[in-house]
Parts: sequence; structure tokens; C-alpha cells
Amino acid sequence: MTTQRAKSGRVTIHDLAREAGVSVSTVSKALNDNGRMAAETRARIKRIATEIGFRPNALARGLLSSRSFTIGLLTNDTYGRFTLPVMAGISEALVDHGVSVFLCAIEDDPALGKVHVDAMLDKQVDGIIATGKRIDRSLPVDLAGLPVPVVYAFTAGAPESVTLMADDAQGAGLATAWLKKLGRRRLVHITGPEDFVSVRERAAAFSREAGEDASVLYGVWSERWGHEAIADLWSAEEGLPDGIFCGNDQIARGVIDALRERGVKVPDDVSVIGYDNWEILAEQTRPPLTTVDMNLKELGREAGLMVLALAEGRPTEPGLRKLPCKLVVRHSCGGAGRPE
Amino acid sequence: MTTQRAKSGRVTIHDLAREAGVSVSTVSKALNDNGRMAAETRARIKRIATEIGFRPNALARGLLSSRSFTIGLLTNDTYGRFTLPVMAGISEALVDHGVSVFLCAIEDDPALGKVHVDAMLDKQVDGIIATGKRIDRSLPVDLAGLPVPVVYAFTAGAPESVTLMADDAQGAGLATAWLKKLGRRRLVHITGPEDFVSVRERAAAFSREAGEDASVLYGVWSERWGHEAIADLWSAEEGLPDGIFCGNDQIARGVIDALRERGVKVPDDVSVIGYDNWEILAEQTRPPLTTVDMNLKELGREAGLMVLALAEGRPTEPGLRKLPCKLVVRHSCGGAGRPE
DNA sequence: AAGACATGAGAAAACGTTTTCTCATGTTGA
DNA sequence: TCAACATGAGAAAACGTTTTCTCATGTCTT
Repeated sequence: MTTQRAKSGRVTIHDLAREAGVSVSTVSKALNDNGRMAAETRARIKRIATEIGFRPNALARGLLSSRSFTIGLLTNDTYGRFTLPVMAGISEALVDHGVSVFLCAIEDDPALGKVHVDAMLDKQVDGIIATGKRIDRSLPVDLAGLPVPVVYAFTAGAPESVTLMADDAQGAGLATAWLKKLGRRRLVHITGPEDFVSVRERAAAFSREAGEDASVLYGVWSERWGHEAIADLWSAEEGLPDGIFCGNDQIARGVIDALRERGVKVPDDVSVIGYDNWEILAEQTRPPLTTVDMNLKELGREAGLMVLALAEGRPTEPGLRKLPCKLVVRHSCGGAGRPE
Repeated sequence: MTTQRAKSGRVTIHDLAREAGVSVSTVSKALNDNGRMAAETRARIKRIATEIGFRPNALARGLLSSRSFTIGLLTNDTYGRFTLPVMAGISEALVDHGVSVFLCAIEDDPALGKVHVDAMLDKQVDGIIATGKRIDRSLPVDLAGLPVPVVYAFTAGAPESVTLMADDAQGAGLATAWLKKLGRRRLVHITGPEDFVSVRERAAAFSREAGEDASVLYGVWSERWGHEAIADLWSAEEGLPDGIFCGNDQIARGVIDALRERGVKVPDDVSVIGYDNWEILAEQTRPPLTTVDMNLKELGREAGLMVLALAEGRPTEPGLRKLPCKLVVRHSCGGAGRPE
């Protein structure tokens, strides 16, 4: 306890060895439950280790084991509302394994992307997770052929890689089925730009469930577009919908506001359902928004465990995995109880 | 070029030395512009290094230099809209210095906080930045007495530490002065809970600028409260305000919606100004919101450079630093041109 | 009683760098 | 012509671990 520390200021294995009166090899084996030694010695070393607060230097350890217990998260979405839950899931899953996460926002900039990837490789990350905001675009940096495994989440992946995404068809089906179950018959889908593959997937699932004559209105991802769509629909006077499935929560917010301004009651006259479950928005609409949740945190968790498995060389089948969405029921659709 | 690589799969300094026909010491000195050697040799080694793609292993380097070129970002705010811009600023400032950032979300959980801090220290981070969502609360983990420097941003710091925050009084003054400059005379401040020190600071600055009789309404940080406040004010029929300064953009959104529903024109009858410049919200209000921007990205940049300075042992004066806010003029106040 | 074997623990090498020291050779000055 | 010195480059130690050998001692077998 009174012996002096190494000059670095941190307690090293040598300090501990000196304190315990054994060699560093013995200390290492004691702490890692390796090798042969008297149980009493092992226990004593462990006790002294906690007493003097020894914690092994991860740099030194990583140098030898070629495992740094570090992964990189590359993101496009200036940590918007998609990447954030994904990150939370990753971190939550990996902290239990002693893995820390480098966050790198690359902003659609190839040069910045390369800088970050190089920096991470220099730091010997065990793997990389790439995330974006849409599944049909890839990050502006080539991650194929890297010396570490890469997992893609919510962004387009390389051919033989592991890619995770939310199941758009299933999510849209969930929403449409819910509207029908509540007795809504004249359904409309107000959504984002048609060039998003997710938009097309959801629209197809909507049409399948709602009937081919149910119309789909493509636009942009904004509140304003929700307003405009309602203005267009209600200018027709006839064939007005009684159930509206929106492509995201912002559109839904615009739709609900526009309906209120027209004196149309939500959910009495029309049920409205959103997508994303962006809570800060969904909870503040009047009435609070029933919406589809993509389980992004769970997606992040899966991505974290996946990249860890790859880093440890455990067998993992490549390909695209679609994770199910869930319905979050609030008050914008009427009805009660939980979704099936 | 034809010589085989080390078994690790990565190019080491030994591979490079063999390729160049020199010793590893010479290579190291060549690449770091250290020591003495023929200019021609240095150039040749550098050329071969890029040819075979040599990049020094940061773990090995860090082991020796006790600089890992890594910092940790500890956050409370499950990466909400405060921490995010701060993070972006940190990352942007540090990537140029080759520093990568570990992101750790600790969710008000002391145990999780300790786990993350320990993991970061094990990985020999050069410093830690702690961020939160309010300046009068500290993170649930003790960062005093750590073997690395700590900088606090938007959260309460330890006594002799460096702490960065936005200048609440200046920001509120900016907003109030803007309303007055536009000719508004009957001002109201609708804001959040009075137990926030930022709320009190801003309210004090508002009163100073607007006159002591200008009223301040304390509430919560939600759209709903904005609605309620307008309902209360307009139930009085007399002494109606013509300028409303809101404590955040969500309240402002609620205020604007409530005014529209009452047939009060914004900005013709009443000017409304928000706080935070949460773009996705501020741009979608009708009309788009004029609001105070706390320059959080800049704050993050400063925090990054600060922790780097401390890590390198450069002298840095401790204490609380307040960074100025700026006014972002959109259409909710009327008037034109830029703030003074 | 003597070889075979189990046990406990230390010595040394290894990981990939950087840095200090040493040394051979060439060059200058008187 | 010889000492003093500058130059270019390599050898070796160091950083803090883990892991593989090695070895002394003690305990069985027969």
C-alpha cells in the first residue's frame, strides 16, 4: 500500500506484482483465471488488485490480442432521429461486453468519411457499423475490403455483408390493418417521395391491404405537405377518406392540424396514423398520434451484437434482415386496447 | 511490393523497413521527421510507406506516448437536441487533430456512468467532455479527481474545472431588444419551469429590458403550455400583448398555433420569438419562427479544443465561460433585415 | 527408493511503435 | 597528418500486457 507508483500516475501490473510480492506473470494469470496457481494466491492478488485500484491498460492488452474492444459507428444522418435510437441500442448492447463506440458523423462528405475510417482503423477498431437515413442509398465511402467486419443498419450495404433494416411492408400492413379493424373503409396513404424504396414498399403493402382503389399521394416529408394533401383531398367534396395513413409523423402532424382547421374531428370523423413514433412530436399532436414504431433501438442492439459476433469470428450468415415494426396506439385513430 | 506481410494482415513498420531495406528506427524517424538522415532516404521511405499503405498502429503508439488521441463524451441527454449539436461541434473540431470520440450515454444512471467512465479510462482517453441538458444539474457520476482532464458543457461542473454554457442573459436580451426594435411595447415572456436557473436568468434579462411590469409566465417546456398560456392571456380581454418571447421553440409553436386558432395574426398583430432554433420545428411553424440560437455547435467546438489543450498540458484558465447566442430571423416577428 | 508426474510460480518473448544511445564513416580545421 | 566533429543509420530499451516455456519442489506409483 505504501510502495510508490509508476511515474505515469496510473497503477500498472508491475505495481500490483510488487505489492503482492509475486511476478507480473503470476498477477496476469491470477486476474484472468488462467494458468495454475494456489487458490489462495489467486484470491490474494485479486484482493490487492481491487484495493489499489488496478485496471489493465486496454492499449497494451489490445496490442497483444489484436482486439481493442472498440467499434466505430459511421453515420450520415447528422445524428438525426433515425441514427439516434440506433446508436442508443448499439451502445446498450455493447457496454456489457466492455466495448466502447466511436461516433463519426460524416455528413455525406467522402473526404471526411475517409478521414474517419482511417482514424478508426489506426485505432484498431474491432468492427464498424454504418448507418444512414434510407436503405436505398449507401454512405459516400467504400467500406468493402476493410480489414475489419462491417455491419450496415438502415443504409445500403455491400453485396456479401450483413444489413439490417425495418420491415416496411410489415409496418405499413400493421397500420392499414389497424385502420380497417377500427371500421375505416375509405383509406388514403399520404407519404414521402416515390423515389424512396421504403415509400414504394409501404405503398405497395398499403394497397395490398386496403384494396387497389385506395389512393396513395406522394409528396415530401414535411408538415406542409400534410396540409396541402388535405387541402387537395377536401377540395373534391366527395369520396372523402375516413382513414389516413401517413408516411411519417411530420406529415401526420400537418394532416391533423389541417383537419382541425377544417372542423373535421380526429378521431371521430377521420382516423390518422403516423410512422416513426418520433415521441416528442407524436405526443404533442392533438390528439396524440397513433403511429408505427420501427424499433430502431432494437435494430441497433442487433447490429451491435452482430458486429461483435463477426469480430470474434463466430459464424454469421450474411444478407438483408428485416426487423418487425410495432404499432404504438395513442388517440388519433380512436378505438382502444392494444394492437393484435 | 512482393514481400509478404506480417501475419496480422496489417502492414507494420517492420514490413515497411524490410521493403525499404532499412531498420525500423530509421523508418520511424523518417515518417515523424525526427532524427538525422539523408533527405533522399527520408523521401524514399515516405514514398514506399504510402505505396504499401502503411499506417502506424495507434495502440502501440499510445502505449509509449501516453496519448491515445481519443476522448470520451459523456452525456445525460439521451442524445437529445442539446447534446447533438454539441457533439457535432466537438467531432468537427477534433477530427483535424486525429482525435476520435467515444460516445457514452448514461441516462441519469450512476452505475452505467461508472461503467462507461471506467471503460474510457481503461482505454486511456486523453480527456472527457461531460454534457447535459441544463447547467444547474450535474451528471450522476463523480468526475473530480480523474487522472484525465474534464471539460463540462451545458452541465454543472466541478469547482476548479472548465465549464462552458450559453449566455442566457445575452440571448434573452437579444430577443427582447428585437421585439422592442420592431415597435412592440406590451411584451410577455412565456417560459419553462422556474426552478431552471436558465429560466430565471432569461426572465431577469427580459424584465430588465422590457420593464419590470412586463409579465413572465412560468410553465413547462411543451406546446401544450404555449396553448394554455395564450388561453389564459386572451381570457382577460384587456392588456393583450403584442410581443411574445417564448422559452423554447416548442412553447412558441403552441403559442403560434393557439393565436391562429383565435384569429390573431402572426406577425401582423403579435410578434412571437422562440428559443433554441430547433430547425426541424422552427422552419415548419406557420409562419417560420424567429428564434434565439445558442450556438451549441460552436460551444462543442470550444469544448473539444479546450479538452485537447488540457490534455496537452497547455495552460488553460478554469471557470465558467458563457458563449454568446445569436438571433435567427424568420417570419414570426415581422420586420426585415438582420439583427443588429 | 527411484523414476514419473502434478503443482506452483517465475523468466522471457511477443505485440508495434518511439526514442535514446552507439558507432562507423566522411569531412573539416590546423 | 591527425584530432575534432558532423552525418547517417542501426541496436536496444521502453511502454503494459499476455502467453509460452522452464524449472524447482513435492507427491505418487511400483
